[in-house]
Amino acid sequence: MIDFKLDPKAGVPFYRQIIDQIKYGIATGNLKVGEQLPTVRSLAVELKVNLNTVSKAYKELEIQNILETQLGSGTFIGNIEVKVSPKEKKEKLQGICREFLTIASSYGFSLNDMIAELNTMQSKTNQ
Amino acid sequence: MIDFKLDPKAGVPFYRQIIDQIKYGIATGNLKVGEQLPTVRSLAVELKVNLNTVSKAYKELEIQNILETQLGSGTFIGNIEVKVSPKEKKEKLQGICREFLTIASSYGFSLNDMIAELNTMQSKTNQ
DNA sequence: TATATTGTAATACAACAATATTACAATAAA
DNA sequence: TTTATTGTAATATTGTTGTATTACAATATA
Repeated sequence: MIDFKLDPKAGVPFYRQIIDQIKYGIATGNLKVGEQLPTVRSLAVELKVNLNTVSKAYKELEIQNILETQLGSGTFIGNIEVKVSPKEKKEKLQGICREFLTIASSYGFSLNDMIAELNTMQSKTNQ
Repeated sequence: MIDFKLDPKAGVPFYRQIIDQIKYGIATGNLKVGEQLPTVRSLAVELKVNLNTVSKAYKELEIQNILETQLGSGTFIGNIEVKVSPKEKKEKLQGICREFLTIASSYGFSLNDMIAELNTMQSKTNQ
């Protein structure tokens, strides 16, 4: 299972963010074949969006055979290889980090500040 | 000056992409206070979008005091002052870092991935 | 001064995004 | 069997995004 998170500041439509996170979840192995996803209603509540928005994301992924839905039971990860190219991955990470830097910079923080803080966070997780 | 590029596949509105690139340019130092931006019409031609789209981006940045416009001459990078009390600084940086770690995690990226990318970004700014 | 350039405003239009609401059919569970 | 849960469908509504077009006022330039 993955922790869904919507970023309202990203400018990316919500249903697109949901689609991307599921795709990346499968590609990175955090979501496995046959695994059940949250129900459209529960995820809608969790993310505080309309159920149509979640439904739209699931539906589009079903068309791509990435998800399989069983009416009455739920939505599951399909048996298909989802490959996110290294280039795509890199661009996604870049996009997140650029937004990160832009915001941090607007508060007067530098790249060094950010790296230092993340290193601190990391050393604490290793305890 | 920046090399503006629009990615139609990104799902991010064009005017948002323009805004993001200007903000990022300022954050990295590629755009400096007082520097003139392309005219609304020239950038619209370059990016193959309507002049209203560029105008919307510039207008929004002017509202945020990031740009200054002079009718008849052009649009320029404004002199933005950051005000965050030193007291709140540490907490602010932590909050920003936590939020972006959560976002990165939702796409399967780790703390190490982020640190690596930020280090890459830093090495490029030193060139 | 006359002309071109600049940002801006206003209107109309089409497509998309997100919500709200209601309802239905298939499945699971009591 | 009855009830609840599941995904789905349909409709309406609001706001956003992007284009197209015309026009205007301030500034710069010839």
